[in-house]
Amino acid sequence: MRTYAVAAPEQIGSEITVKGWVQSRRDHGGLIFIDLRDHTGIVQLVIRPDNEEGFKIAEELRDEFVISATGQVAEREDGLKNPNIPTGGVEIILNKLSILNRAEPLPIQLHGENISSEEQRLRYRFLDLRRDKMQSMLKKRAQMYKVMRTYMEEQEFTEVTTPILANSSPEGARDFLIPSRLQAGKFYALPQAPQQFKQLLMVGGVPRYYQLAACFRDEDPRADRLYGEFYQLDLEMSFVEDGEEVRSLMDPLIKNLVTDFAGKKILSEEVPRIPYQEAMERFGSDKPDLRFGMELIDLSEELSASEFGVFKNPLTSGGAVKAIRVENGASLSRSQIDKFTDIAKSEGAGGLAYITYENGEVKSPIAKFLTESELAAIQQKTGAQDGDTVFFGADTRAVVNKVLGRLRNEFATHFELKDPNVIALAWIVDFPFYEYDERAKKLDFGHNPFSMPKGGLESLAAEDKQAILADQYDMVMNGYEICSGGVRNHNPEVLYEVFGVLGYDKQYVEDRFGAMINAFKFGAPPHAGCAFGIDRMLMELVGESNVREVVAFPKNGSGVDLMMNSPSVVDEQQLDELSMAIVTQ
RNA sequence: GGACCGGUGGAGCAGCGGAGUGCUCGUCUCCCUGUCACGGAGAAGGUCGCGGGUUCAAAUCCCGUUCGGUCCGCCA
Repeated sequence: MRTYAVAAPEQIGSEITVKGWVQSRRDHGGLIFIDLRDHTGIVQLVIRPDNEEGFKIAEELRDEFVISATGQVAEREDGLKNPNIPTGGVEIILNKLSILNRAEPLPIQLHGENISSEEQRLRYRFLDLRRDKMQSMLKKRAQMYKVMRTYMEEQEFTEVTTPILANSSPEGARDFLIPSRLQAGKFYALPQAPQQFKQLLMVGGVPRYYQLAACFRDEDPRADRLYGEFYQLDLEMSFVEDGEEVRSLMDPLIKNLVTDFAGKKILSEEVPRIPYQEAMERFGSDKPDLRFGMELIDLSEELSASEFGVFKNPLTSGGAVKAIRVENGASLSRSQIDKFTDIAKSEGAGGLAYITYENGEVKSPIAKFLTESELAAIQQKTGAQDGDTVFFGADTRAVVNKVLGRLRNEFATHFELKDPNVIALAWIVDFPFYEYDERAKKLDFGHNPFSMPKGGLESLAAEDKQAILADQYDMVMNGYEICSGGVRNHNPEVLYEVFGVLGYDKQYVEDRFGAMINAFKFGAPPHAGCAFGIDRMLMELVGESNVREVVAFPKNGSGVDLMMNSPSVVDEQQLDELSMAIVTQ
């Protein structure tokens, strides 16, 4: 019978068999120690020369050989115990040792400090996964699935699996296309999300649906965004007309994941609801990190009469001047401020004006352009103290918010205000239904055209289309968007009008969303839902800064699986069957 | 599609115009009966990503290219 490493101390005096990998071998000439590792831990094996056959085998062992070892569990003598490992009080004196499989010298180092590059680790992921950290990540992920499933079942949600071979959707991200063999010339698409299916489930009479759903998007990745495929906790509830019902139902699960599952401190038990507009004004972002303050302060009124061109020009053309107070900002060096200036410029600012308060003096390149009363108003409204620096943004309101929002994050990182043991949650609500697309110079959907405009059909008649709100909400965790949802538009009439505002006719809507519109004609209940990004949430909960660290087999930044060498070329014959040919440019 | 950073024995890093490319880990041979990142003696292993240029001289500077990473665009 096989025994696990972790169980060895309980087996003192008896003969046991352990199987696993050689973590290290220490050959003393007349005595060999082997650290054997299995999924439960490490245990020390001892083999002496009087066991001639076993000793010979032990001399052959190398790192990561797979072995089976049988012997007596013995308590170590005082002074020989190793307090650094759980089984350090015992060792197994071997009677029998056999090699189950050999291992070549490793292409990556599994233990110790020299962790290989991510490229090597992905190429040899099957080795990388043997590391403790990766093992516990896999377990953690499985645990998280269990917590989520348990909660959803308790709340009487039914898990339904929706198709992976789905349809291309014209809105949103780039699709992965699958050529059809039986329907030559036509394509399936992998679902970007089960959005339409879950809404059809509502029409199908499922009161509450959920799924740990695979989603596919062919968009360029980031550190917090996987290439190709990712998982969502996807859910939808029928007979819900107010998004608050969804939000308050999901709060306990997410809070539980933060505290019980991840063992972190939650910033506030009450998860704040922040309207989009307010989030943009206070934090310069629709996904604010609430672990720190440094809110944006509007000085447009105080500086409305300023003759300083940098402030005057935006203010006279409808823009804004806002500021951010950085405590202890006086400690920033000139070159550090230059770095922040570059960041501000990269977000569209012309420069970065600032005032530093130090030793009772005002030190600033711009102070000479401001009046006494303006300076006083700035200090008064920002609450700046000695040692602080106030940074300014002056431009259109949108640019100011974007620039200062980015800087707020950068300052928090610089001054180490992002406590890794704290998780701050928030719901951002009331997204604008339509937004003006500066580049296309036209009105477009802000988020999702299938959510319900707040106020229904009448609201769409509003003069100012940009003031129309969507019943749509995102959950934010420490500055990451981890959930997006909304009350859906289940009314064909309203749906036509939502597109009509942008100049699309009935035919356009029916051509693209015919299946859903058709279903909605036959008694669709009002419904609402949302979807949580599992990978990103797990990343933040375990304190990783790269989402690939919480996935077993991720693709790299170029969409390549370095281990499996996918994507790859296919046979001519396979292409023929699909009525396809590769045309090289 | 764009910007920036990186590629040096099997792995991780140093060297950044001039002597023999150096260190740690690993590998191989030998020694060692209480180690636990064992120790000791020795050895092998490098087109310095690739191509071109500048120079008396290039791992080092320049240009191009490729691969990897971060960010912007993109991600309803």
